[in-house]
Amino acid sequence: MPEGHTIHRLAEDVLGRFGGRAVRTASPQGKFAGGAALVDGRVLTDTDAHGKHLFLGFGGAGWVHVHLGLYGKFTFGEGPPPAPVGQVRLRLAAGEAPADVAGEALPEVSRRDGAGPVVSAVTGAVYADLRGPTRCELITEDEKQAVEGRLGPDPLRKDADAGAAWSRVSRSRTTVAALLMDQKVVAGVGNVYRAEVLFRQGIDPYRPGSGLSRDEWDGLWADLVELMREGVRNNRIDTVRPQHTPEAMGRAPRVDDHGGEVYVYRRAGRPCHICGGEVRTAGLAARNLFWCPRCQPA
DNA sequence: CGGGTATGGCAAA
DNA sequence: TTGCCCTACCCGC
Repeated sequence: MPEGHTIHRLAEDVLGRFGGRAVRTASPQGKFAGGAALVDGRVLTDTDAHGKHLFLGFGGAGWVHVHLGLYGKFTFGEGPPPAPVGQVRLRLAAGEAPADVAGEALPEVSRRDGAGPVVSAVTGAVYADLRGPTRCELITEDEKQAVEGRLGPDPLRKDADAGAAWSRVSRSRTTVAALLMDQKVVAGVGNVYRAEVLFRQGIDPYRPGSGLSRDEWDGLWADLVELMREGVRNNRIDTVRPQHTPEAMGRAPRVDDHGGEVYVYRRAGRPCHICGGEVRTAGLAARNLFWCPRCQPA
């Protein structure tokens, strides 16, 4: 589910399936019917991801801006699309262009370097359904830039300026736990990566940003880059080091709907994989924070 | 089947 | 800070 790694993976997967092709778009329940009609039959020329924001580019027609929020989800299918199940906000389906845009020259498909599967390999009918997003809207290039302008650097983007994040963190008395979740400071980190990166770096979540050393911040950032890249690759969040996997430790694997192996997230009251102490939880800004006091001393 | 919870974010108070 | 958005899944009954 949706932290930044999910969004970057979706940008790759949607481009891989639909990039360079005329895409039929629909919003069966009408919640995005206007926007869907405006891009229907156009070629998906590009996708982009910044933090938790996904952008689907339709050449000059603009970008479909998607934010999954807490519940939003894309599901992909092969073959002719079936009747939509439930509230489908946006359906993408490969198919023929409608008559009014069929004669237009196809725009060139731009690709981010090295990202995603090969477009031309896609031959069969495919579709994707989007349910439950907090945001799904058709926007202009300027509006896209405005959205991105409000976001901090994204550890998954090559153009990320980690120094910009540090300049905000180092001047703030807010806790590092809150700063990591602030999308204006760092874009793409959610509750799982926050808890896990602070644990891995041995940093007390309640320390103020201004109390961190540059080395500590650089360590956090580098770890986020590594963890989140792995997240894109696996399409899930795994954060335990090789020596702490269930196999290495002879412990039962984590069993829940998240799948990935983690140190502290949603492990309140259970023993820390490293020190054996009790993992703690507390509310912080309407979210649950998890940490190990012994491994993350004040 | 109902209640609780969730990897998010916004507006209102 | 709270409520709301709105979907899926888990658990207990």
